[in-house]
Amino acid sequence: MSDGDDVRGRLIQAAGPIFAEKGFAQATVRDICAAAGANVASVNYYFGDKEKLYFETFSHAHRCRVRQTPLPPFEPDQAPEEKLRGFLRSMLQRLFEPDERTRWEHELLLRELVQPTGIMEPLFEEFFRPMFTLLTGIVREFVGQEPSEADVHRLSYSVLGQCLFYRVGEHIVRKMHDQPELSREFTSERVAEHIFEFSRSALQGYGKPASMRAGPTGREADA
Amino acid sequence: MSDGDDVRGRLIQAAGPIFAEKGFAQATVRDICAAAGANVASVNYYFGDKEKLYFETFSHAHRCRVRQTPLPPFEPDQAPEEKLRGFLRSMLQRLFEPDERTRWEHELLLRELVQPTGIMEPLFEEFFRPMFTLLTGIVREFVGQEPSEADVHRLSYSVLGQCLFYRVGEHIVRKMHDQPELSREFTSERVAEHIFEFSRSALQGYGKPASMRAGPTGREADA
DNA sequence: ATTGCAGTGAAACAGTTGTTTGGAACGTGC
DNA sequence: GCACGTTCCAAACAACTGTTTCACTGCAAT
Repeated sequence: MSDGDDVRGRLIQAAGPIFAEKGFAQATVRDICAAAGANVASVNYYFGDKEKLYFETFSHAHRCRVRQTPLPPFEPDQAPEEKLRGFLRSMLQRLFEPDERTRWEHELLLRELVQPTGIMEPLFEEFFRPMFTLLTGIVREFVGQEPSEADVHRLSYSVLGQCLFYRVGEHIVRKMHDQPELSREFTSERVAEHIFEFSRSALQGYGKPASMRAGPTGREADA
Repeated sequence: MSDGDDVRGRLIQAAGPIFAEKGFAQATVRDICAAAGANVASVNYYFGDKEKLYFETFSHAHRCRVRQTPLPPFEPDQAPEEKLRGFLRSMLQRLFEPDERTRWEHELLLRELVQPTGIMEPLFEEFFRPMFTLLTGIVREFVGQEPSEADVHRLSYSVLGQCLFYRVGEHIVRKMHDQPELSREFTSERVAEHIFEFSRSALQGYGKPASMRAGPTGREADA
């Protein structure tokens, strides 16, 4: 609904990328209306005020994402390795979303997660929690022994942090590499594979002291 | 210099936390002047305009940080484990900075790193690069075999991403835990120790296929 | 005492913002 | 034709922004 060429739909479609790029405060209704080819007054006519337009735009993005990318495919009998790999592939694909038309939806959701305006408060459980619960479940499968709740969270944050870095640290990454290398070496697939390898090693080594881990190189930990 | 109770110094001191909290665009010179107990005109009188005040505030923060926390202590003959631990401790201490008077300095630098206004462009090499070079050096020491440049970067991003998560994902962390647990389980020391363990396991397992890890067998390289 | 000048502050200025207004345009049902 | 409600628009509005103006202070040098 509301994707047509009616003004209301056009406003949401125009507002999405602008809110995603500049944030709520920096985006102006004049910019949005100009991009939508609509009059300045139309925002207030159709939505009441700017904040309600933001809310509608946000929940539109949320609904689209839930519908199109429900969650990483999970099979209860899969090995935890494959679950983790699937989770990371899905996550990185979202963060690296190449499709111009839908990228802003991820950006908007992520922006709200990192610097909340408060609009997501009610949707937090629905949007973020399922993804996080899935991750903690995978982590728990990896870590054989009984870890504390705080440990599971820290481990999950470690996995999640690696992923989010490529979005929040985008400017850093872009500055450290020239364009051709960036597009060659930092595709969503390669980064996902890297984070998978990194995290698998870490998770499997969890709880084992340094001297017990690692192979024959025997770089024993002491100084 | 310029920390006294002269108006110029007070303006910088007042502007720091406000810029750090709200960002350049959202912070108003009226707010800053009110906080500094100065007249609205004083910003333009002493700095020319708002942007130059931001620049002065930023480089003040930069200079203070460089002076007070030069870099994690490095000794060339230390074991890579101890270097990594030291690096992470120092990094997390900065991110968790408890001192009200200096916290904004870290926040401002980090904000500029994540969503640059462009002011840091010339200081990027001076501020970020040394820290990153130190990290890549440690990573290289861990990974025995000769890794590609891109691999070293990805590994370093994995370490860095885990740290930055506790700042950019602050709202997430805060939402997932009730207050008392948060302050007990998520101190800078505990988080640093966790990221250290996680990363050490991962780095030592780098390049070894899954089937080969955890056992005292030979080391092969793939891909 | 007078001059010169850096510092101060209340007020005004010009631009941008979200929002409101009053009426024009349009189609629909009588 | 005519009344009616919806949609649209140019203009205006009020609040807020960074910036400027200008008269005034205090004080040191003349």
